Amino acid sequence: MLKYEKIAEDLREDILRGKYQSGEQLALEKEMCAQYKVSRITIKRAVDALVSQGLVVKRRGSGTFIKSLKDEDVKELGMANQFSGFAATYRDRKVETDILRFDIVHPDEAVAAKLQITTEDFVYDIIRVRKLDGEPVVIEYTKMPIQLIPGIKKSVLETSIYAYIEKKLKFKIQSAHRTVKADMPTAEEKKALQIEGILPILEVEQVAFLDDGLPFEYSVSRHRGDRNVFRSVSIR
Amino acid sequence: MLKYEKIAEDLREDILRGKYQSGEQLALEKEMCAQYKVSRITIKRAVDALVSQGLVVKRRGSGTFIKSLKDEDVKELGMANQFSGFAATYRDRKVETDILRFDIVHPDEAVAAKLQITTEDFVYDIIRVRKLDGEPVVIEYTKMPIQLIPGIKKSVLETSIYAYIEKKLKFKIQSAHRTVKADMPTAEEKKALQIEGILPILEVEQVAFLDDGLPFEYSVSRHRGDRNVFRSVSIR
DNA sequence: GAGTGGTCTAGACCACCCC
DNA sequence: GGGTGGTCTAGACCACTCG
Repeated sequence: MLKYEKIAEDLREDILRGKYQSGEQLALEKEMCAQYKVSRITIKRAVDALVSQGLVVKRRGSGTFIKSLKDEDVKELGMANQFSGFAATYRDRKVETDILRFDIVHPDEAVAAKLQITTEDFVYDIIRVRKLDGEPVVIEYTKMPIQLIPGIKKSVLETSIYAYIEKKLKFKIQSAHRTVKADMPTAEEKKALQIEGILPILEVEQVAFLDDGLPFEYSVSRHRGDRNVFRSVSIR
Repeated sequence: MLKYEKIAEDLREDILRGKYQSGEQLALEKEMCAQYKVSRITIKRAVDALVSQGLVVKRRGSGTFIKSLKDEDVKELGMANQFSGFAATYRDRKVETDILRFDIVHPDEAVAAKLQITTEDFVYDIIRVRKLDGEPVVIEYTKMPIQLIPGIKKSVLETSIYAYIEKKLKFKIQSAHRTVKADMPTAEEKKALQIEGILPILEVEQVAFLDDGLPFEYSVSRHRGDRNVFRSVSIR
């Protein structure tokens, strides 16, 4: 592990363990330099990581201070703005997957454009329902170019496509661009998500990229509005 | 303007102007050092800014490459993960504000906890409907501690609270922690937002912080589901 | 092996805060 | 005036990619 990563993790654990009060001042950068025996820039990188996680604020001329947060917000913060698949996000709960569709088709113009391929290429066309502890929470529509991500099988869909891409194909996932909106479920979705009466959908449309800059997935995840939220922290 | 900011802006404009193709390689860091006459770390900071905006990817051993994005995604990206008030976000359109409530009250336990004050303190209790080009798009419920943000008047609510805080009070806004979810409008909200029939709400709950780490605003913005989306880019 | 970006150093100067 | 974090430098070594 890199020095600045290690230091950032140490500090983060101290904060989450409640070592500091709301608004309390952290050790000075100079002090941390001595404590960890590293240069000031390395300390700065570590503390900047905490700033972008929303845990602390820096004040030039004064020092670095713990942000005044409710505990529940603090605990969720590690996940905000993060990138991970469904299975990884809920790895402490019972996750089941129903595969409603698994075909190979040509993409339409819009999807082809987002995946930077042509309508002549082939993509997987996947529809899955994800359940937590037996309750359906989200229906995911996924399209991936087969030329980029070969060898997807039913067993992969039942667990995690991301784990397959990173562990089997040895690719690295770099980022995801997301658009979130509210919508109403279709009749089919109401059935698949076991929705009775009127309940809205939280839709997350996503284009995901490998670390070579190529888009490898276009997906639309439509979540039951009563069982999901989307978190983010923005700085500055 | 700082050197790395200036360089990042230059590069960003080049990309948005279409100087590069999807996947094309940028100048090497060493070349940029010579071109801008700065050190390599300064170049690195500038290029890292583009990475966090989702515009490029870096590959150790190879170079830096333009990400393969659809144009509309690229153009929206500057706004994603950014922090600004309603008026600033839509400054090229006609913005109107209806003030439905403007009182001073004691906060309940939940709000007091989020604002790090007690239920004995006072907060502004504000409800506003925002309109774009005459059409209502969002109803905002705002609570702010009067001890931290004094002197709010009706005229401030009609334009921008954030502009008042930054320009009149000379405070700096540091960050916002947000939770997004889908919901259905209440009967009052349907009336205020001129919703007929069944239309969901995109709710953004937010705690905003000043640069001294103190929370100064708790707000819930409930947007018409057909007129708003929420964007984000997550890296790694 | 040549070349890329990643990390880290030791030190300088600056803008800002508080006493 | 003394001390804080912010920016920037010049240079070193490392991990990785590619021919």
